[in-house]
Amino acid sequence: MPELPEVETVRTGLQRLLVGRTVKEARHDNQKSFPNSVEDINAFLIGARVMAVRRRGKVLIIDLNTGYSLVTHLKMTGQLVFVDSKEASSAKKRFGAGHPNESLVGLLPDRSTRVTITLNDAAILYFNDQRKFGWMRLLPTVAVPEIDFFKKLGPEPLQSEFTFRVFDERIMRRKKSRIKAVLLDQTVIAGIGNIYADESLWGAKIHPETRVDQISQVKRRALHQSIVSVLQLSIDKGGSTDRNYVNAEGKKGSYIQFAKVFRKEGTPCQRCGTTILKMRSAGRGTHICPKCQRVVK
DNA sequence: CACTTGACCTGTCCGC
DNA sequence: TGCGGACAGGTCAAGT
Repeated sequence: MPELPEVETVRTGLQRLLVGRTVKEARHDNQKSFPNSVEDINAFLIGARVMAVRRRGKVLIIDLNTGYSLVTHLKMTGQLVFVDSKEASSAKKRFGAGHPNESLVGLLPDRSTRVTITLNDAAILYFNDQRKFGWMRLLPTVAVPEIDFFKKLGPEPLQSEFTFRVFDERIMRRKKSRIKAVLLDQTVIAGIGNIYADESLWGAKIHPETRVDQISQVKRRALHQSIVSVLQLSIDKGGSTDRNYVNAEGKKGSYIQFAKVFRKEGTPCQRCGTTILKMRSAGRGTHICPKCQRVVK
C-alpha cells in the first residue's frame, strides 16, 4: 500500500502542483483524520502558501509559510489527489454530486473523502482514506522531527548515507529476529512495507523467516543492494497500485507488473520456474520462491 | 527483549 | 441472492 516509492511518487507530484499555491479553504468530516482545532486551521493553514513538499519514510510533509507543516500518513488506503480548477469544474458539471468512476479517481469527493482543501485558484487537494487509518495534522515545522515517530525512524534507504555498513549495523542489532520482521520495522530502515520486503528478499534469495544472524555476509550485501534497486525501480514505475493507491494526479502506478513474487502465488518463479508460494511471516501475507529462498535452520 | 495478537476501519471475495 | 467471516496490511499498544 503506500510505501516509500508510492509516497515519493505522490511527493514529486505535489511538489510540482502545490508549491506557490495558497490555501483558501479546508473542510474535514472526521476528527480522527484531521485532529487539529478549527482555531489552528484558521491561523496556520487558511491563507498559507505552500513552500515545499518533503517525505520522510512513508510520511509526507507539506511546508507552509506560516511556520507550520501539514503532515500526512496515508497508512493503508490513503490518497492525496490534486485536481486543477478546470478538471474540478468540468467534473462537477458532468457528474454533479455523483461518484467518480474508475478513470476519475479523485476528481470528485466520494465517501472516502476525509479532508478537502481548496486552493486560491480553485484547484482542490483531496485527502481520501477508505479505512480511516491515515491521518493529516498541522504541526510547527520545527516540531516535526521531534514527534516520536520521526525520532525513532530509521535511515532513508535511497540516500547515499545508507551504505552497507549502516544497513548491516542496524539489522545486526536485531540478530535474533526474523529478517522479514526486521525489514518491516520502520525504526530499522524507513519506508519498507510488505510489498518491497517480499521483493527485496526474493532478489537476495533469502527466506523471510531466516534469523538475521543466520544470513551470510554475502547475502546481507545482496539484500542491501536488492532493497535499493527494488525501491528505485518502483519509483521509476510510479509505485505499485495493488488496491487503491493513486498518485497526486489520481493515476495508478505500474510497478506491480514488474513484481517477482508479490501477489504472484501460483505462477512460476522467473529465476527457476518453481511455483511461487504464499505463506505468513511477521503476521503478513508473504510471497516466496521456495527453491530460491531456502529455509535456514 | 522478541514476538504475537488485537485494535483501528471498510470493501471485497469466498463458501454455504 | 444474501450473509457471515476471512482477508487486505501500517502502526501502536498490550499481552505472552
